[in-house]
Amino acid sequence: MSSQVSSSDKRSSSFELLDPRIQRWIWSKKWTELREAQEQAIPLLLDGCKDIIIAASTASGKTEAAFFPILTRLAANSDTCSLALYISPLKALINDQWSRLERLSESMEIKVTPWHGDIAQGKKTTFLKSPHACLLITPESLEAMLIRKGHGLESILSGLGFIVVDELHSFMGTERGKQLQSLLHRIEIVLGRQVCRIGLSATLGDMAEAAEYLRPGSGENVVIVNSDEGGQELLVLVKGLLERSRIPLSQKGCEDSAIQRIANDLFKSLRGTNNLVFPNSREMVETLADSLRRKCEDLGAPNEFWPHHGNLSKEVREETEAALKRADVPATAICTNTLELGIDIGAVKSVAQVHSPPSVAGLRQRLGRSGRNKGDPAILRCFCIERDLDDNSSISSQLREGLIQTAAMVTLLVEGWFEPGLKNGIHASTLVQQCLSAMAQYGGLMVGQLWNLLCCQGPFQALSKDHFLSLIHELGIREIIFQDSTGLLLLAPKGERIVEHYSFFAAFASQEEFRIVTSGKTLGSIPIERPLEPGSFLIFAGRRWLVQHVFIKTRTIEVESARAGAVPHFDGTAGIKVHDRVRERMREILQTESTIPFLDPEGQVLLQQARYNYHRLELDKRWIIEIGRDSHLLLWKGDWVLDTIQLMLNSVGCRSSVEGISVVAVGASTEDVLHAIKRLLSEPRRSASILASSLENMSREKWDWLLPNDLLCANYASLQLDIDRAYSALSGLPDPGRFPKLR
DNA sequence: GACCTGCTGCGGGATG
Repeated sequence: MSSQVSSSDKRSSSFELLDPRIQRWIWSKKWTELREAQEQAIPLLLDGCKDIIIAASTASGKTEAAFFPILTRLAANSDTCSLALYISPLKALINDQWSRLERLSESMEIKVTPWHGDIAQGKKTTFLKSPHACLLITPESLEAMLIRKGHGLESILSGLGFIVVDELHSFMGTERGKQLQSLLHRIEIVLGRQVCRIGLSATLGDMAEAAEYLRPGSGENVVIVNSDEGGQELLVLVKGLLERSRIPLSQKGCEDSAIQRIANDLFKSLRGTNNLVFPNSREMVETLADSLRRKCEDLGAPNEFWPHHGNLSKEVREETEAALKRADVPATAICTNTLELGIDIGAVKSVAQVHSPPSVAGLRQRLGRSGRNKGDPAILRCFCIERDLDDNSSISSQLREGLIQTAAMVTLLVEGWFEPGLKNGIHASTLVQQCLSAMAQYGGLMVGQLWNLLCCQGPFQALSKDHFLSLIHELGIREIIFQDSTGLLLLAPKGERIVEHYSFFAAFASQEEFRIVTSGKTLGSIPIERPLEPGSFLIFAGRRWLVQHVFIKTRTIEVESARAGAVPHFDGTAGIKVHDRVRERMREILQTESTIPFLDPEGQVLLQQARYNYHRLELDKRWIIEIGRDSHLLLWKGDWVLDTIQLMLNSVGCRSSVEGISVVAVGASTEDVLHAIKRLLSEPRRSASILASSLENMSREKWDWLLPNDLLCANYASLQLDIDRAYSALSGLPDPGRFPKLR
């Protein structure tokens, strides 16, 4: 267990411990007291080298809790504490924090230097000349520094006293998060000592897990500063919308009218205030932004609705952010999770969620943007579209999956539960990057040195030595690296070209895209797989356009204003997986008669239907239903378990697929499925790697194409499957033999 | 039906 700081000594003299110039700054702000997280963190960080996680709600002063004591220590300027690194997942966040810290540190003769791809070379050079400062940097720029500065690194970072990781949750379990762990480890190896690590976040599901992420192998020594100060009142309304159209000529047309009802509702309830609307896709952002803007135009009123997503250019996004920050006119952003993290957008009155939230943690993060003024409640409106039922409706539709999932997530949110981070996979793709990067940093390494640096004592401990050696062998065969006569591993010309290109620094893959341009201004980009013909219409950045020219060579599409338009398709990638706990809660909601007070009348009707169908299908007693020629397994488990069970059934010849909340065994009777499960449980346990090897599209991440096949399978299994829970789910199932067929 | 993030060094030309 991690140690917890007692908050009993609230009258501590943390303030007195700070540098007098920081005290004056606090007075000038007219703050009457320090926030709870600050009171607790200040003495810990002034005291010495302890790793700390500061977990506190949004807008509760986490950044200051870290930087008041850090700046105090830097002002004392000792040999091993003259530099602090602040690592952020977003450039926009670095820019925000820079302007905040700049004002604070101005009087202290401590430079605050932002360092990312948009920062001029000159600023970086100035920092390198005298690295007594706070350096605000992205993981990618830090990667570049390790590669480019190589042996000079030790002198640049010799005074490093603190590493602050902001939005810690956003790194955990991801490619980028594994890269960051590796970078921190490599820095400590260069310095020959540990550096105090500080993680900041508002939505950590599991503190012990976050501690273990921050300091792998010694999570139990990380001090947790967990402040629940600022818990705000929450007002929730979940609206159910029944799509009444009985002529489903096109599924899209069906969806449109429910979306129009949502647009009408949003227009009425959000106009005149600042809000965020989260539909779950960029396409839906464009659809709603276009529809809401036109409603404003129809009234002859100024537009209040602005789009924001990852394919829009920086300029267009900044327009939206500026509209939100303006005090004189109201603005609502229709956005994806680009506005989920803490970019400064001022106070927002309410948050709307269209369709189920991606996760409870994501919903919490989104809601954290609302009610930021003291005393204001956070307001959440959710919109769930459900279809009319007929004889062909899926079990997911009959059980109103979207509405029930949203209700389940809201109840978990209220209880303060979030999903824990993703499980700790092998991350072999990121290991490829780190191997090549380390060879570039040191000029060359012996196999044993590389193994020790990254795997044996490093962040890739989930990898076996056999897999590591097979990877090195594979990289050799592909002429990415070679071994010289002394045994030293070196980059081959092909490997050097990879490492020298700037696209190497990011651990995650990205696709090529067409830029969309109008009168010299870049609006954003769309995937290259779907170039548009001249003369076609487009809805983009919330407006309507006619395509004028397509320049293949420069990958540019020129557009001009138009009256018609169609929303482009953006290629989605991996779906978001639902956690076990959410599915369990969904079942509890369906099984009981407890009231769900935050559902509107239409939602209540849909809930009654779902509960009726749950009992009609006898799902309180049975976990398998034969419908037509197929069998449906309802196990109330998360997607990792369902995906694994699907592969397990396939492996014994019982062809199946995951459809919403059920695993469907196609063309199989209950007896067939029972037989398959019996066989799975009686035979030696299958390994997740072997199960994965039946898949053809395992390549997901940036460097997967360089992995030997056995490692690719093991890697996929470690990230996407959960064999232990799948086996325990199957072995705990009661014998369904006594239930008759339903139809 | 399905999100997001990030990126060096150098050379050429304009400007002060």
